[in-house]
Amino acid sequence: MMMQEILGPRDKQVLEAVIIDYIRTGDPVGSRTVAKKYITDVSPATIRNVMADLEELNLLYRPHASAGRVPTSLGWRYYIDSILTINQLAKRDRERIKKAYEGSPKEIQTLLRATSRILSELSKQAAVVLLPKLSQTIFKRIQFVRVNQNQVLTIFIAESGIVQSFLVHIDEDISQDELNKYSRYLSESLKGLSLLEVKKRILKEMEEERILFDRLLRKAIELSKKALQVGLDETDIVIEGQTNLLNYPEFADVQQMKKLLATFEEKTKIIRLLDKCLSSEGVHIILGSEAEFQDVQDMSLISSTYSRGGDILGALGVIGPTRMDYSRIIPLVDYTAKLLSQIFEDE
Amino acid sequence: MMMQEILGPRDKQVLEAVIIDYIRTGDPVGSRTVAKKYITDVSPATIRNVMADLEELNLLYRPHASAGRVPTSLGWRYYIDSILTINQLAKRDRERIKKAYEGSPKEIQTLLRATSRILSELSKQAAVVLLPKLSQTIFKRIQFVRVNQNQVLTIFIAESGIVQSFLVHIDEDISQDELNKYSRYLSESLKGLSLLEVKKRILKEMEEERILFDRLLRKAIELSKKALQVGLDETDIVIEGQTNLLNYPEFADVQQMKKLLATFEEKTKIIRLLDKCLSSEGVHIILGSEAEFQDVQDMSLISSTYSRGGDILGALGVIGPTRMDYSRIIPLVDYTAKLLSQIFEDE
DNA sequence: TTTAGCACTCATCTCGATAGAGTGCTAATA
DNA sequence: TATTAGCACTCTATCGAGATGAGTGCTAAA
Repeated sequence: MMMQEILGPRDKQVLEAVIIDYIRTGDPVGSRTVAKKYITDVSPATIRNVMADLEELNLLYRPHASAGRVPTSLGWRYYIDSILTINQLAKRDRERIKKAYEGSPKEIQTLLRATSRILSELSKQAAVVLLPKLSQTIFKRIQFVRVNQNQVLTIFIAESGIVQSFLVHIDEDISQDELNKYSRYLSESLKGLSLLEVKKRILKEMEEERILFDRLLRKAIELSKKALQVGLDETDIVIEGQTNLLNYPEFADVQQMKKLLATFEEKTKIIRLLDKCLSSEGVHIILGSEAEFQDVQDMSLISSTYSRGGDILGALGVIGPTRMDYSRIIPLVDYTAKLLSQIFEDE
Repeated sequence: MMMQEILGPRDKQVLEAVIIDYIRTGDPVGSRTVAKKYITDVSPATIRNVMADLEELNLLYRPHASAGRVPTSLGWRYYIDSILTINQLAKRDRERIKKAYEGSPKEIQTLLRATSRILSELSKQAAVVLLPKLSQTIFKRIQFVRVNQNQVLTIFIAESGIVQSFLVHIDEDISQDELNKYSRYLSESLKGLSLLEVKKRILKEMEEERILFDRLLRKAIELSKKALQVGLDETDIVIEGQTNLLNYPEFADVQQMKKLLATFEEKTKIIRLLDKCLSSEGVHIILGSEAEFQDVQDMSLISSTYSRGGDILGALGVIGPTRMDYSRIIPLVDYTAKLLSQIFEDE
């Protein structure tokens, strides 16, 4: 972006002042306010001139003629990329996050739920955590447990310790002993592959060598094929603290509120959004006004990834109004993601 | 209640008319409306007299002097108990419910989720489904699956086909073969007991015969004790369609809306409410104004139980504004509960 | 017992006036 | 040349007065 060269230090100061005040109040901010609270050594008139420039650059705009200025999405983007300095997360917050993890057991589901809870609590906004994609996890072991004559519980255990289970229907009764044999065979022959590869392998084997198979193999493979059908596609997501958002005056309007909640109810959109974040490490910021989820205007997503041994497992983040305190939320998301990764590493 | 004797047929007619119109519109209903739309053979003045009587009996009240009448909680109760005639659920609805179950597999979690979905969809309100209490389920089999050196997945399988699993942490590494032995031993010796009894038994055995135990038994019992600690207390509940309620004008006020959502977020209250319903079969109706969950005024709960072989497994219901169409919702809840029970029976 | 008529109450809607916040422009100033 | 003071202007939000209308209770007549 060229913009850096164009804006002088005063322009930056004013833009920052407008944004900071707007974050605090949510109201358009006028020249008087800026001159009084942020840049006391010049008069409102001077500020006005600067503001007029910023408006021309499409960094600020006015809702109506006699209102103050509000940042545009370009304004937000510029602020985030070129003005905002990110401090370390406050020690108090760091310790609260650590504490949140201490009590809970190291099961993935519980861990991620704890994450979303602490994120939404500290950010006072909605937290989202994307669970590791099943299809990408590395297969370690499979276990079949007979429930009754036509139901078998299938458990996948991943290298990373992630456990996922599904109930599978079968037509023919199979004893637990036999199931154990299947488990052992499959676990050994498929170890180390990703679930996606596992699925491919199974399909291939079934096609090609159909005749050669003994009964045991055929059964085992059929069973795990069924299990994979059930569980592989769905990406899971945990969302918490939506109601935090209702405290923001921008959603005070009932219509807005309904839209907002409807968006959260339809999780696929948010999943798609977070999916993008999965492609690279580090903190991503997506402004609602810029892209994707425009149904709910003036929402933004701050997200990062958590990983284990260099492999990205999933993503986590905070969704809130575009006017949120980035200087607090960015370190929060960043720190949480890193801590969570570390916990996985330690296992 | 004495009330039946006191009210004449015209009183009943008027009360019913007021309630029906109020259900439709949500606005206080005046004498003119009743005379025009429901009881056309008398004049508004007559209706007014009757209404005045009903107001004296505390069955109706006026929000303010020049508004129409609105039913009181006593009025609702009287209407539900003594006036309302419950028809069979419309054939169309019955078929839609049946269809909703057809596709899905017969796993309990999925089944109950499908239930809440179809309930909230047809009622256009919030649906709640209380999952069977773990402590009351009859133990059938236990299975341990080694995840890694300090995690074991424990799976309880109940007589009813309900499957529940938890991750348990252990200090000492145990091989899968050994775990299988434990599973077999415990499954055989504890079969047929309720989980609560299982827990008691385990505690007792550990206390009394500590010295006699061989290593295998001790381990097994320790493990299942740990598993029971994790999973036994939490009662699970599925709530769906809260946002349906936001369409009702009574919650158009932002304050009300927040309260409503906060109530749903804190699930324990709703669990306690449904717990009551578990004590006896059949449809229960709890008016918010009468009791318990007064935080959100003018909400009501219509619930029933689902069971298998005479044992009540759990409860399901619909939460909506008190002003809801009971003549539709009651058969809906009733039918769904019976159908769900039947599905469990068939297994 | 029912009804018509009437006076009365009260919430809600409309409309205009007013206040206030904020701007842009111009001319004066450093 | 950059800054500032002053001023006219625009637009929104708010408040109160008055009109509207729905609904009632009461009284007297049918």
